Amino acid sequence: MPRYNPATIEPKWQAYWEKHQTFVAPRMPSPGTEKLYALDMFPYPSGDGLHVGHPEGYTATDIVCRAARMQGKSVVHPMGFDSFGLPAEEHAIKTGQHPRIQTEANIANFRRQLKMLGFSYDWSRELATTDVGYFRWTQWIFLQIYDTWFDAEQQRGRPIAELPIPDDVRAAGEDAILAFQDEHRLAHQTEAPVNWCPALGTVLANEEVVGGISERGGHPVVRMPLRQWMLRITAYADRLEEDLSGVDWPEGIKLLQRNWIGRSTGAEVDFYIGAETSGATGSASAGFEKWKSARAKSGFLRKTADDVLRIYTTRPDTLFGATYMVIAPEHPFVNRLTTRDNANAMKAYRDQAAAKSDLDRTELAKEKTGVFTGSYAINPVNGSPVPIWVADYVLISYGTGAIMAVPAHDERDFEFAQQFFLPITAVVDPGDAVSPLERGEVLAGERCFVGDGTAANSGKYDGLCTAEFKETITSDLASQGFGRHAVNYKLRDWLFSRQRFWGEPFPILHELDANGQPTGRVRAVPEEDLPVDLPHLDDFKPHGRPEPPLDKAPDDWLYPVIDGKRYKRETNTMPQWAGSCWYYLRFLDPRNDQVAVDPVIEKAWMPVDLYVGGAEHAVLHLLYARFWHKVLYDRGVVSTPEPFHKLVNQGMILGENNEKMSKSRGNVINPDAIVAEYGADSLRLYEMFMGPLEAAKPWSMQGVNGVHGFLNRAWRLIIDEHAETMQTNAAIVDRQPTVDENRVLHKTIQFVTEDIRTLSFNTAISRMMEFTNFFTAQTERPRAAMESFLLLLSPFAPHVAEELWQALGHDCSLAREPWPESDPALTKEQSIEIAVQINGKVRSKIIVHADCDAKMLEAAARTDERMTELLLGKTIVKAIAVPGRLVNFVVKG
RNA sequence: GCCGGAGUGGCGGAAUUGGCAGACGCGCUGGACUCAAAAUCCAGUGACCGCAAGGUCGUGGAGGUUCAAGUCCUCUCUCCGGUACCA
Repeated sequence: MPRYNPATIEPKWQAYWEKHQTFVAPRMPSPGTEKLYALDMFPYPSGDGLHVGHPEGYTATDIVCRAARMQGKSVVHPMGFDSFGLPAEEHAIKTGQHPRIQTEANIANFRRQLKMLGFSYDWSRELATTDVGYFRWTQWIFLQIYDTWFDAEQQRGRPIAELPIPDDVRAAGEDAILAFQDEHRLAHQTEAPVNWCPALGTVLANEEVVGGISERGGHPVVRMPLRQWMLRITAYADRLEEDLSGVDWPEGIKLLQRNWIGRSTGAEVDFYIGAETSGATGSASAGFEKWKSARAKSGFLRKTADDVLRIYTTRPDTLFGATYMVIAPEHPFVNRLTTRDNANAMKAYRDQAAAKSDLDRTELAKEKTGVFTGSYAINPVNGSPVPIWVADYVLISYGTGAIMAVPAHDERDFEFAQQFFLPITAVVDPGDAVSPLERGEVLAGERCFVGDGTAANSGKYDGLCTAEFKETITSDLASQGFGRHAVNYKLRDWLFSRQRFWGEPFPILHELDANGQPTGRVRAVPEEDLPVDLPHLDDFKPHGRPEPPLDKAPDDWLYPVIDGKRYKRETNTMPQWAGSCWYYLRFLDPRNDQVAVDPVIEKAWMPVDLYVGGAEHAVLHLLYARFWHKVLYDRGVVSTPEPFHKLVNQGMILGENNEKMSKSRGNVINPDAIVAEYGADSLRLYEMFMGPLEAAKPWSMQGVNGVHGFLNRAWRLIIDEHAETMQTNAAIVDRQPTVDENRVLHKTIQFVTEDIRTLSFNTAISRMMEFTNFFTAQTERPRAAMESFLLLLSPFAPHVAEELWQALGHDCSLAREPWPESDPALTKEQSIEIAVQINGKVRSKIIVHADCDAKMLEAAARTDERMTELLLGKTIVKAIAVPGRLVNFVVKG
């Protein structure tokens, strides 16, 4: 009995496609064709296998690709694996087995599942970030970044060899030059805190630390500085922000990225604190006068000096309202500014702050805390002394790590001032922006006002509006050498090293002296020596020191000798983000062992035309990848300033009860089980039918059953289920479609084509259901109409479409059949039904010719039997006739 | 708190961007087929009033603009996602 049986036809067609290499993409787009690069965010191959969320985006791009091939486009549609990651390393620590073994087993499982779903990937391009042949080029790109400095004037990255060396540096000798260059590289080293857990003998990621103790085992964790690699993504902040305007991304995601970059403009201002030895205010006023005249000559200093506290503010117009200052607990001036009586309290406070993670510092700190240093700074605009406090609501990592506090016009400062009874001086008059009562409170320092207004208590500036004041005072400060216009970003430089084994090794060598100590000189591994593979380890257990696990690599790996010099390899590894920053480029030329990607191929296929993935990567992955891409663009490796032209975020698939799917809730749907019961076509179709791609939507088993029923109906439309052998339904006839049949067919073609273009797959499927409903009711179904329908169905449910296509007598795949074209002449209705309203309420319907104009429409409505009845004795005030839509009579009486 | 997104039948969701609200699917009800069930097919299915013809209400809530509002404006409530003292 030839019933619809996905379990037999799906493997059959998957084997067919593989054997005939149906979906292998050309090396270059075929001449004269449009190119389409459709990309899925490649998965991390976890041990749990594919989640139902994965096939959602994957099916969407697959539909687009399959349709595009039939429309004659050159399509590249690859898949791979983002396979570095912590779980494999943890498994390795537990079992002693190399993480590669588990990683490859997981990849094999993912590959099986992906193939089971019938995606039209070009599997010959498959790659994994853990492939040595791949990360060789990840390392190569790192070296490009390492070899680049950012020319702020030209706003672009340039080779380090082109970095101008100032004369004083040049005079200081070669080491000074090298140090100067290293300081300017986009990849540079710094000391940054890590979460060191002595009990586990390893460094933990932020997610692994909860409330100061390790998530695993519950051991204490301390934050300690360690040498790390940073990537200067902040140098590209402006370009990363500006270039968002040119890409076709959801506005929400663009906004998310803009906020993440968080550009703000304001001023840096120096507050005089006196030379280190002179201490607090006593003799300071004399020093202040001296300093003022010195600054008048020198102007604002490029780098901050020891005799001033440099602050950043977005509100230089509130300078007269600064009643205290705050520096971060980690600020280098804390000790020198703390007077003896405050020393104990200060030490306790700093220790406490150091023990807190960034998270604790914000989330738990409902109440503001801080300690007075005992010292004062002098406000450059009026010479008055301002007390300096230390408080952890000021972050060392933003701006200068120091602020002037203006409690009258900043919520946080206001809160702090109330807590510690500090004076509050209003310097912005809100005017009528608030109620008169509130205005009085603001001016009395009893209420905080952060908006714009008019300057008050600000000397000669009184009366200026906020915007004017900002501008005026910033230039005044600049001319006196007290301040300058400044820009800041929330975006931080990218901490690029991890203390892990299972990641890309850095292609960096540290020079050693005769005693085996690092000289501080660093060199890149020569390009021809790439890749730097991971070394053999006997086991993966932590060695108990904060240094990365690679520190216990064998000497022949760890200590290479080049030109007679002994080096120690960099033992940090790259974070998981690294591999996903450029995989879209490698997919275009995955086996090239001469270059990362052939520039001719790159130019032909880039940018990615459609990039689909989860919104969880809306910020970091996309920002990091864009950053790398821009560096590669500046260095001439790629030809486009942006990698991803159109971006779509698929919505989350929730459990049946509208909650997140999770193991602990026990509501996880396994794609293997769905395929076993209903087949891959039903899974694909259901995930597309659930609702709009971008929306979050709950899973429904009955819904899966529903689309499965549709595929069954489509099957019976064409196949005689009751026959002994596979044969077409007797209703299939070889004749021209009638006008009605053609109208249904061509409307279906029109809507499905348009819906695929706009990624409205749910409505496309509805249209195909309407088609089957119509033809199921027909006892004659023209073969040509059925064939067109199968072509429309094939991107969504490719296996069953192929099988039915074959049943209709075709002996090869429909994957390259021309996409059906809708003929507008055939979609036209002869006559249409028009609603006739009285005062906006439908009172009758009339049948008119389809291209009846407004006048004729109104006339037809007036003469309608029911209308004449209803309009009797009423006055028509106005008649509105909209051709093709409705007629509305506005009546009185 | 701030920033996004969304609220439409019993459920998932459609609605030429201002023009007949509820396409399509699920579920439900009735019928056909069957000894029976499943499957399948046919019909119905927003609520309320009515024997019916027909009418009234109806897109989270309250106002407004308009001949006409799910769609535009103002206020407001709820849910989801992101973010967290960025000076």
